[in-house]
Amino acid sequence: MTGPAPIRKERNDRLDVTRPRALPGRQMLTASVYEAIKEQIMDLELAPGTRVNMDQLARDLEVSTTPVRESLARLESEGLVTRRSLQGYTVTAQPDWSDLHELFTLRRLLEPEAAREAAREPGDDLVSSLRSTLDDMAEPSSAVPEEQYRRHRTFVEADSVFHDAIAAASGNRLLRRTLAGMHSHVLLYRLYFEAGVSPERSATAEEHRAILAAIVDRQPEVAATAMRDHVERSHERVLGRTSALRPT
Amino acid sequence: MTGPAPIRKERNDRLDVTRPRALPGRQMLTASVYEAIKEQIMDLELAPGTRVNMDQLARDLEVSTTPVRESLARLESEGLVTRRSLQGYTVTAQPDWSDLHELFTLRRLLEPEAAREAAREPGDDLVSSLRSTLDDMAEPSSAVPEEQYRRHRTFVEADSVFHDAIAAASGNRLLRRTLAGMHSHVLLYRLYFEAGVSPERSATAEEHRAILAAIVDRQPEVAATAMRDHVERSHERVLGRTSALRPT
DNA sequence: CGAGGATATATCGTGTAGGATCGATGGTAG
DNA sequence: CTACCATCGATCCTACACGATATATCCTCG
Repeated sequence: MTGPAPIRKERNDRLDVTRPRALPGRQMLTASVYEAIKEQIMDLELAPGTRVNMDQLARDLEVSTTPVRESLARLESEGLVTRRSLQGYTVTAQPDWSDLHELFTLRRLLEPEAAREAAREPGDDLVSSLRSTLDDMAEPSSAVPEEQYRRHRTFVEADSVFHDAIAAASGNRLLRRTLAGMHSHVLLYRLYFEAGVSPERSATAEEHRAILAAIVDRQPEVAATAMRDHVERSHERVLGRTSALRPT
Repeated sequence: MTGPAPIRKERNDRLDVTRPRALPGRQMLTASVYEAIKEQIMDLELAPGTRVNMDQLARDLEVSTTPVRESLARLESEGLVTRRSLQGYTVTAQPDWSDLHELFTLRRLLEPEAAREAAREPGDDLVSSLRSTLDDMAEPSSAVPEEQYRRHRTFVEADSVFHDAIAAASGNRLLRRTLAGMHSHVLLYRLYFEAGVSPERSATAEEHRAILAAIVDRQPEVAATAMRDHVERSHERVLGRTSALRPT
């Protein structure tokens, strides 16, 4: 990796122009820090189980501790880190069989509804965005081992975008927020990465295609069923690939 | 109200005894502040739409701004407050028709599953705890208007405990956390309170009784159906009582 | 008299410093 | 070798400071 990747933008970026005022409201620093920490957790720079040093993080990101505190507080409420009374934060441990079961149970309950609603009147932007994720997931011809990392990453990213796009298109903001808050792609990415295996790209892409087809055809029930199948098969695939877990 | 109710516990509560050490880890100040703010939001001391002044809150609770910041960050990720770039925090506005629809859609998807799992092998503690909430919801003979407030409050509290107990008994921690994170009782309490009406206690209690009966009988599917009915009827009741909302 | 702009205040965002407390490591005495 | 104690490190909490911004007030001009 190329160092901790500081966030800090240059200080004197404010010109003498009276009012540049391009963006409506400048984005909060806390938001950047939040994304950066989530990134580090996803990339296993902050491995599961390790303790998170707030000051260290603040130094690395070249910000003060305040936005780090706020980000960690939010990450804790989302379950990515755990806080113990006077022991600081620790990255949530790798999910075990039970955790995965819970995660996929919720996804199986929620995502078909998202697909159903999204298929009622899908916008062109949704369809094109879903199509582009399918392109991103396309299997490259061959890759040297060091490229595996990036390929795996883009695959997970595309998968995440696919599901989030459908959730967004459902029109149900709470549903989308809830699904996003589970951070399933973060958990699964870490899990796959630790297990050293890649997900079955072709099967996933095939199921995504089926969902997309149902959405394009505006068949809500078909889309819901396809999504349910997809989530269930994903669950099975994850269990099959990470058999370091006891079934109850 | 009786003033802002400071949180601060006495400072010199540590005795000379070598190791009192009763509680494993003393509870974090942030946790108390979080609960206090949530309480104020629920009680409409912080009304929907009002801006939240961090310094003011810190002064009222007699703590510094840091735990207030952390609590607000968490509350924001849970949707109870909203943060805008340089405008501070605002209490999330009263839910409109669309928000309620989203909320009950998710509850309809999730809570039947919780009831189903809870009914598989319910513990005695679950049953007794559910029974006690039914007692708390029992209709008092009569009440002076100023008592209405407290009765309404205990009713909502009992309802919340009932649903959370089932979610907890489902064994699915993520499911429980997700349901709790919606803060539906906070939203509904505020909504009822503003509308100046009370929920239909008897109907709610009756449906709760049906759910409890199914759980006691260990009939998961019956429990799930009863829960689904309950959520759907609750939705209808809320819509009927707060018709300041347009259906799309 | 009304509208537009400039000033002023309160508040937010962020950063830094320091005191207090808890856990841990290492040394010393028995 | 074991038990106790002291120092050290880390973290939590608090307090304060500075720059930036939004809202409100007031003034000027048409």
